Amino acid sequence: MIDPVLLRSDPDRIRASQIARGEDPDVVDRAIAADLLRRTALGDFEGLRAEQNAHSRTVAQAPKEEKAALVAQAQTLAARVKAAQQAATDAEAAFDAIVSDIGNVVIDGVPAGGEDDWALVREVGTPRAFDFEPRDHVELGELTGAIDIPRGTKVSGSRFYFLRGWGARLELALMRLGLDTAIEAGFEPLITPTLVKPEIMRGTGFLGAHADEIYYLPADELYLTGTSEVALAGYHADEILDLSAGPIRYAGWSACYRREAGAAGKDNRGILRVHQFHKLEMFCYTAQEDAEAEHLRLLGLQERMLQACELAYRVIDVAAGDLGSSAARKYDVEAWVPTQETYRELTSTSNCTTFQARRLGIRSRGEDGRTSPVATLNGTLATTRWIVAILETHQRADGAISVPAALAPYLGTDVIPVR
RNA sequence: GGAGACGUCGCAUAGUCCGGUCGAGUGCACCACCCUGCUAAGGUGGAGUCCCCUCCGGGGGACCGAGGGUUCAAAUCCCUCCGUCUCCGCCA
Repeated sequence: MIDPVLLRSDPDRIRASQIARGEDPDVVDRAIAADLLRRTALGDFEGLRAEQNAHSRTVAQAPKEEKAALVAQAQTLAARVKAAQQAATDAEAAFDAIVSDIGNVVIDGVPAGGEDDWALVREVGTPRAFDFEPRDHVELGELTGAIDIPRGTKVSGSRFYFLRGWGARLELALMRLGLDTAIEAGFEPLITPTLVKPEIMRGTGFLGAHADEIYYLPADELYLTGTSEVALAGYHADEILDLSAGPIRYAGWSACYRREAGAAGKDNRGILRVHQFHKLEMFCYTAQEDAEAEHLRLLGLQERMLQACELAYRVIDVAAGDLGSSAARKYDVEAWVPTQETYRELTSTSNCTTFQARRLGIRSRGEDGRTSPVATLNGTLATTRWIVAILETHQRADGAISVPAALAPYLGTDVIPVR
């Protein structure tokens, strides 16, 4: 949720943000009108309620013989209060509905436009040149016995897979490398629930336009999370945090579930786009003024991981229209995937400023003793998808895989052999 | 799965049977000041969260697990849900 005060103090900023996102700027005017209506209705109700409370005290103290008359008066007043309360509740709901349509206010400098309008921040490393025809990760996964897609499909359907042998160990090695990187950087490990309640899912902003991406278990009214970000954001819901010692940082480790409903026919081959995978996710709660510095810090940790895996990559500043409703800025780190001859997203880091925290009721106390919403940030440190780039980048002519030096101790081998 | 008890202001509790004087008492912890040469003890006062209005002095509203209902009036009565605990049963 955006800051409702901003509607009155600086509506132009919200309009500009909406335009950058390619969304309707007029929603701002509708929100302002609804806000006015809401406050008027609230004022009416509260005035009447004050009257009723005062009258109620009179009734309570009145001698018996006067009570009947006073109660009769109170009855008509009660009816008016009830009507006014209903009007206020309705106006509040109308306001909420409109405001919840407004995406987070984009940070200055974020490129305007849609999916293809990202800005390049930097390219690091050189895509590997091959003196043989490189195999794709599906083929390499078969040769090494690391990935078993046919059986994944047999057991669970399309976009499912088994990681097996060195494949399973590679995923764990990646996660362990990521975890140690995170711990060293001051993150506390957290293994999170992957089923969450509707209010938590809604609070993180995932039940908006892309709600059809999420698995839902109606029998239990629970959602399967597509990222541990959901549980990590919900972890401190309705709490007042002490950030006096600096940001609170977690590294969440969980399975992630995605329906990929909008991706029919896209990335069908291999494990690039799957319904279930594992992810190590960084999540930070910071004071509002520290958020942008923290964001760059998360990006730096992600790049360190890519470098440790000896992958060529680029960093992009994702355009406003491709941010999702909660993010005010998002950087993707994309690794070169040789057989696709392009960069593919391996990590993503978002600064959600106070947008999530407002919905989830997460605040901190400032030096003046007042509470204000915190900023939340998240960023990937490792996922199953990295296996794609690692296998393809470090393959040998025979199909074996040279293991990057940083990963080898975790994996327990320098080479993943052909089976 | 069955039976029962409970959920109150940071923590612990009173209030609920018999609705109004209860947004709510007490203890501990907390903050400020006073006092005691230090410490301990004592005294006085303060303190929650959210929202609305403001001539920025303040005024008003909401919140007793959540949501409904009854009533002029609900922490208190009724219903639903959630959670915790105890006992029994069943299963990993």
